[in-house]
Amino acid sequence: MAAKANPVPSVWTRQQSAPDQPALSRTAIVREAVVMLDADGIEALSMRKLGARLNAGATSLYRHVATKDELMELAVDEVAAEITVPPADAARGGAGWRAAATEAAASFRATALRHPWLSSVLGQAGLAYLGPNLMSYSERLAALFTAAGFPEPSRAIDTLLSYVIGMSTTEAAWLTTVARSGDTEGEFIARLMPAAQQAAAGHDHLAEAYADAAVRAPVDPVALRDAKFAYGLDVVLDGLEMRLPR
Amino acid sequence: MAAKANPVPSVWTRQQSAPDQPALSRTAIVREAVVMLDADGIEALSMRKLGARLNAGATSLYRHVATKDELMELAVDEVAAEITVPPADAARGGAGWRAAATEAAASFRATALRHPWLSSVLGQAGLAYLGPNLMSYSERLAALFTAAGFPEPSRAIDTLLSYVIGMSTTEAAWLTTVARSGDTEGEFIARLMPAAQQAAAGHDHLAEAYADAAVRAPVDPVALRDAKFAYGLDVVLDGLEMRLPR
DNA sequence: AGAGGTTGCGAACACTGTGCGCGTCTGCGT
DNA sequence: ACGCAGACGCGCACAGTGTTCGCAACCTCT
Repeated sequence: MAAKANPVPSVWTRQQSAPDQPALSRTAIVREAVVMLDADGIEALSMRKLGARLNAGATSLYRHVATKDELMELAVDEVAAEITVPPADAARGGAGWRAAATEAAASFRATALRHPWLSSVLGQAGLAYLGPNLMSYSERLAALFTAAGFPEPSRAIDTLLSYVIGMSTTEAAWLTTVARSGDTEGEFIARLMPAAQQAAAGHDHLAEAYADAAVRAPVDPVALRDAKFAYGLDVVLDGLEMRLPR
Repeated sequence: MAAKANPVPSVWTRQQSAPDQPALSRTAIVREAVVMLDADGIEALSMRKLGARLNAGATSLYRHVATKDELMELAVDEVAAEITVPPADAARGGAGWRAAATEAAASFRATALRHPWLSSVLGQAGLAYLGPNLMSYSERLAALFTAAGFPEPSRAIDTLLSYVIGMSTTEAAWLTTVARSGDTEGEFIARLMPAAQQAAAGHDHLAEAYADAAVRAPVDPVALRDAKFAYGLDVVLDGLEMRLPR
């Protein structure tokens, strides 16, 4: 409103505050950091590059963010908002909790694969983040498993999350390696196979497993990974179901 | 090297052999790198510091190791040798496989907690390492689960390993955070609790969980973590047992 | 209009991983 | 016993990193 006041005689000399960018704000910084992380991986993110991307100097970012580690915390909490958890009501029936848990797990995995750097950060800093989105995520999980009837919901959650984190981390790291190679997943497997089989020489079970993978994996690696995740998830859910009082 | 120790280059001051260090070898470098990683964490390891620790210049290391990433691969394989797996015979009976799997899982966890940087590296690079020790580890796992009678041993292994990796990673990251704070685990929890409870305000289930933790955790955090790991492991093993043909 | 606080930025510091070229040392073939 | 090729260690240098500091420009309120 006060911006309408024109201290300069000519309209043309008056730049409308910031014509290109909506200034430099904490949320804008975090959002752009996530974009860069998604695009080029975790080691490609530097404060200078991030600043440049925002038409700003590197050190300007420190007005809104204390340190790079804090920026990473914020980025983690930012993408944590994407993880969905079905409402607790879905679990109250008795059979519904399994579908709900499956859906929650799938959402976590999808998010972790969409932002492969997430696993790296979690591996280094853990889950002690306390960001609002992560908190509300934990809360919804707790509500779901409490409604399902688990006497110790946090135990069940820890178990499920450990499996999902472990699988997603491994998968994300794999996909990062593949992406960095420039090949498609099938090509990369084909190119890696000789080395793997040679390294497995003398290890009978491994050699057999690799021989299996050599013929099955190039067909549809994505479906294979999906199936692997679903298998382990069912195992965990079966085990949890046994703990559910009937 | 002899010239460096002598302030005056002269025939008379020259020492003809270097009795202090057993030269600079790949294995010595890797071994010392592991020591440094264990002591000060992953971000404290630099080529210069490592070189200094070995009475050598930083760039000398590159005669034995192509790059720092390769050094990390070697370090991972080095500590992978510490993970034990019971012999496959232990599983052949029928009931023995469970105890064997539990033992293998415990050994993995113990190694991951002894070398907390391991999880960080795995989170960034995955398991596509192909080092001899990791290969033989996989082989022994495959032998164990094949002997146990699993029709698809790799599926069972992936499931179990995902859980173990996820839990160990989270735990290692937590312990790293604690260690960096300088407090004991109990003190750290006590110091973190107010912030956690405030962040949990409005989240009923979380608040309750934290209230529980506030009274239970300071007693014996180690035993609590052990129990948590054992609980989830039993869940996974129960689920796997259902897949075992009888 | 002046004061006070907020924001952006350039320069600088202490580091990092790593390529290059040079000197030295070692072991082998004669 | 000699000479030489290759391995080895190292100082220098380069490009880049996160972060601090002091200064200038701006916005808002009195």
